Amino acid sequence: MSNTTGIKEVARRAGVSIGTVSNVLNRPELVASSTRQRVLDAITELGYVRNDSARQLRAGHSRQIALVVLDVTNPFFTDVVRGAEAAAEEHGVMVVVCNSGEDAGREQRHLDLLEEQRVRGVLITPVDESPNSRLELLIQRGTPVVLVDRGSGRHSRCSVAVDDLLGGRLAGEHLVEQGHERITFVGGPATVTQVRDRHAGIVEAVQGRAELSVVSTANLTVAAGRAAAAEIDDATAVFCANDLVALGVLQGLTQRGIRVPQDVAIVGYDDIEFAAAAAVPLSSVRQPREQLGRTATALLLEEIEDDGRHEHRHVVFQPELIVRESSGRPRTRRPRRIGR
Amino acid sequence: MSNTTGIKEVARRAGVSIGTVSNVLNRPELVASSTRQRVLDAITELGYVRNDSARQLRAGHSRQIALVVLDVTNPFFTDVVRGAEAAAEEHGVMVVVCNSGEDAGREQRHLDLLEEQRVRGVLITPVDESPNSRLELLIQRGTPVVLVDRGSGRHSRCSVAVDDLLGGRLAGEHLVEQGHERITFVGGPATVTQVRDRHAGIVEAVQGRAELSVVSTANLTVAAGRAAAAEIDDATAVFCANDLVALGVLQGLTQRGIRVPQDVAIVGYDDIEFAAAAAVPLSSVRQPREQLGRTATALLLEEIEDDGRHEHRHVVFQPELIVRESSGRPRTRRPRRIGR
DNA sequence: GCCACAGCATGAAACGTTTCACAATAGTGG
DNA sequence: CCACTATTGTGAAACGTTTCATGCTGTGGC
Repeated sequence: MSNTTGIKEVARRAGVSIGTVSNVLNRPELVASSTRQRVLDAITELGYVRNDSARQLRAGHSRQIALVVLDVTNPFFTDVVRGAEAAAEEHGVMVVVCNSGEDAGREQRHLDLLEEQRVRGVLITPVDESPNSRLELLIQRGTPVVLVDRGSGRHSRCSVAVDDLLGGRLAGEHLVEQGHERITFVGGPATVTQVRDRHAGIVEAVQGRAELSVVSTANLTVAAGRAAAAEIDDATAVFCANDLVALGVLQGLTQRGIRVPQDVAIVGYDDIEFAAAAAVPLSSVRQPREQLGRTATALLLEEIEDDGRHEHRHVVFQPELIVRESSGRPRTRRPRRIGR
Repeated sequence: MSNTTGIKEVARRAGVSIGTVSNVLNRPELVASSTRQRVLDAITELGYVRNDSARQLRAGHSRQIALVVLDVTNPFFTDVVRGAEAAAEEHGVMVVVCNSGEDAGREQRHLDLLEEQRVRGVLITPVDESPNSRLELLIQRGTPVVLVDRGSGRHSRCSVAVDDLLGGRLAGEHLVEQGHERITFVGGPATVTQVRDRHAGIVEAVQGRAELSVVSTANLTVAAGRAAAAEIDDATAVFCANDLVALGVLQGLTQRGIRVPQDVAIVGYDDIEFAAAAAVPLSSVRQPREQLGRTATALLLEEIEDDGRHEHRHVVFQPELIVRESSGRPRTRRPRRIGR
């Protein structure tokens, strides 16, 4: 809190005016090099640090963009964060990450604060997608917003998403091809579009070629999956709305002594890193996670650029099914003692 | 960007002075309730949003604290984030999360920005712990800093850490008790104190009662663990510096046809959620991850409070060994067909 | 010797708050 | 009716920048 040195001190020390110091900082080419050097010296000697509040106040807006994620704890989102950071960095913009934790109240508070801070723009996966008045207000008042992983028919904003219907279909077709006739879909709540779409996708793919049942979960976490595993019954394959859920199901089934994939196949969704790293590597519908973050950021920066007129765009990525052991032909194991 | 309404507009609309509006906002009890209501109405009608830059400029500092993590992608850190957020929320403070991604340059840039923003305080797990001049400067200029998961002998700051020596010892004793005689430690780089301490801990515990070898990794990721698995040789147990590495090793070994725990036992470190969720649930040395974040935040807020005089404290938590299948007695499996 | 002009530097206004000393009004007790 | 206090409201200063119109110098062309 001792930071008491402003541009004014620097100016005095260098024997120049305030305006000159500002010029050294912002348009150094306008300042004679000797003067510039004197100012620069003064700056380091005094340990001067620019005051961003004052800058922003003058500028009318900050130089950051925000990314509001549903759950920092979900590796899917942390990968999105990485993508967004990478893209932002290329433009010299900083990303501040906010975690709503699937709590509408927290989301609201974050948005309040972000608006007070006059962030340049917001990337967000909203907690609920029903007419979200807070978010709507933000947009209406002029803050660029890009929806992440939420297809939006609305034309009032850009969005980046993955075709979840197709994803579900891919999983369904794969399982049917593998000869499964009794499949269970695990996920919830159904209020989440992703869950609905992925389910719809598999329904469409299966089309009478297999029986499809549903085990509904309260959220998309490992714990929920573990709990759901107890209810899985009379199925030879499970399609989970999420890799976290899939990992939970895998664990739950294993604990029941049910072998994966010999007894039951599992297909997850997202293809988070831990899917491949599971001891029974998980088949999963891959979403281009980093790409999602990158593109969303690019769209946002574009909108910020186009200040006035801007054509909102909706980018939809195609998911890709990654088949691994959990749903592939059981591979031959050659157990052997470690060491040669 | 259309946000053109300031306190001034509100004042005009409500027919009061600027000062009164400010009072309504900050000390409503000083304003007669009728006036207050009029102002409040004007605020909602105009969609007025406070300008935080101006506020901060006046106040001299922001109202946020920052948490700079090494790797948002590591579930260990996301849990720390959650803890910090919870503690901060209780105090009405917002946490902004910054990701250094183990890149000193990015860390530096984040700190620069944070200082320009006059953050109230910083929680950080620094990339390198050598005399970090940037961080030192920050502290010296008066920003409270708490080191997270980095024991610091220094008395110039608070710190929160876990006793890694003990953690390593716990793992070592457990493995020796289980009768293992050839143990491999997997982790790196050795420049990271955590890695060194955990290794030192197991060395101490094993003390001639078993052979100890080391497979060194470039970093602490799943990929690194997977690669390391190829080099594990002639061991009956593996102790990994990290759960991510442990998961990688687990996967690598399984792919080589080596069974866990029958052929080789594995113990990880951190006890991230995915450790328990692995199909062979991972034994792991548990760190109180959320607690770490909570306590660090509490310490920071305390220091901010104590503005002038403040006694720096160093909190050290005790880790706890969680034994699961990966290193327990192989449990009996009862394979059976799903469905009854 | 004068003018025009480039190259630098200056000073003041403005950004939107908060704060604080003070003014205005009304109520109270003597 | 006065002196006081309590209760509300006011206006201006200050926070640290950026920006812009303006001022000052010295140089080269005529």
